[in-house]
Amino acid sequence: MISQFIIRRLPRYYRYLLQLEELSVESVSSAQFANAMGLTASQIRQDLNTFGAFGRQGYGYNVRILKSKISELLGLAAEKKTILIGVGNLGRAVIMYKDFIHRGFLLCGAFDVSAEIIGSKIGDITVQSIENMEKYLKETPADVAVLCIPSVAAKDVVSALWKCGVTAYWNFSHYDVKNDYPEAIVENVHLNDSLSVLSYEISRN
Amino acid sequence: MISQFIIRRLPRYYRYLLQLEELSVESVSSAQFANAMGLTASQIRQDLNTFGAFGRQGYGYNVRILKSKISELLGLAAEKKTILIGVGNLGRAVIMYKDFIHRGFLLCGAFDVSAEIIGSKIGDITVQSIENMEKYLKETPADVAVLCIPSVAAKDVVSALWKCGVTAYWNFSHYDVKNDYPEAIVENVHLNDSLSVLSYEISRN
DNA sequence: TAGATTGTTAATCGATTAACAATC
DNA sequence: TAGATTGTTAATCGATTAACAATC
Repeated sequence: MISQFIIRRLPRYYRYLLQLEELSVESVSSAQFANAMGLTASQIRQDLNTFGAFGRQGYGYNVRILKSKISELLGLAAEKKTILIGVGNLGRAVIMYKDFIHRGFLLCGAFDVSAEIIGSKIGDITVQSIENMEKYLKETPADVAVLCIPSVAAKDVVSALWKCGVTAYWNFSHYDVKNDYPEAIVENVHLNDSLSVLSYEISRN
Repeated sequence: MISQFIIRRLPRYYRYLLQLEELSVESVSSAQFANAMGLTASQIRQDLNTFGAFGRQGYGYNVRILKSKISELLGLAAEKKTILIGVGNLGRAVIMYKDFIHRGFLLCGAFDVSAEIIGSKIGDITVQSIENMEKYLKETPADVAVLCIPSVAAKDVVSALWKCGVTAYWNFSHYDVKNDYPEAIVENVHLNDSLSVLSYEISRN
């Protein structure tokens, strides 16, 4: 079992390698890498060696190869069929979020309860009634659901999604999916908590 | 210097206490608390004791008191004058984000480069031209800037903001503010990285 | 007073850093 | 071959957990 600390550093490594590739840099040493990330060279080497020996002594790491290794580790190339629930301001923002597809998430549908929103088009996506959701998923199964709904609504929505075989969640609500479905794959984005930490740092000055 | 690990747990503690308060729960033991958070009672007690002895033997922690202590620690009551740069889909979502104010962030202005957006009203906020920004900040200083702009634009924008005395940033871009301004207070929200971690967890199955 | 539960010290565990032999 | 830099083992540091005396 690989430590969460390592996993959470990989996306940053990946982004750095994307940058280097754009600058046509061929190789990078753990020292350079560490410097850019604000970490130690030791840590970079330890982190990478958790997954294999991707470097070469006296040369460093080949940018293109390392990038593709990390991409593979993160499973970014795999297509993940995704639906979104809750087309409020945040939901709309996520639908329009371009980098989505660069991480392999293919947005197939969006659902809402509000009659005013149902039927409207956001980018390529036409918003459907949430009442269609179960029927829709029976015909076109999805891997991931993005939850852009209030916590109170989330419990019932996830219950329906879970029954339809949706096991992974990108959760912007405060509903604790793992608590009710310990098997679920959940990545929480708690903007509130992030703001609170910022508030703490500000008040400390 | 208090560990980042502890700080990042406090907002969750705070949310839990809000919930308990709504349910009119008077007190909570570290065991109950730990159970709800998926942590150990030891850790709850250690975390809280970093800041003071808020509990009482044989009773536990008073919900109302502990909540207000944590709120104070996080500086949530302090008013933080905030502006937002970049009124795209994400920027709009953040402007409409209601919990903002519950963490003490008072949104005073929003700025964009696009002529189509300038002058339009999002909620209570009228979008201004980014060319007005420096003049605006001279008249009405701000503490915090929310960066909802592409990384390429961020460097120049932050340079201008920093000159105007804005030292804290809620950063949705991939521009590394700390690298250029080590003194800056920065909280990054990297949605990309969050998605990548989700992708990893999915592909691991 | 007895029971419950904290505050706090000590023990453990795991993450990070240092060191260096291996090797390109 | 000499220099650079990895892969990997050992040492350190800090976070978490366990234990228990203090006390409400």
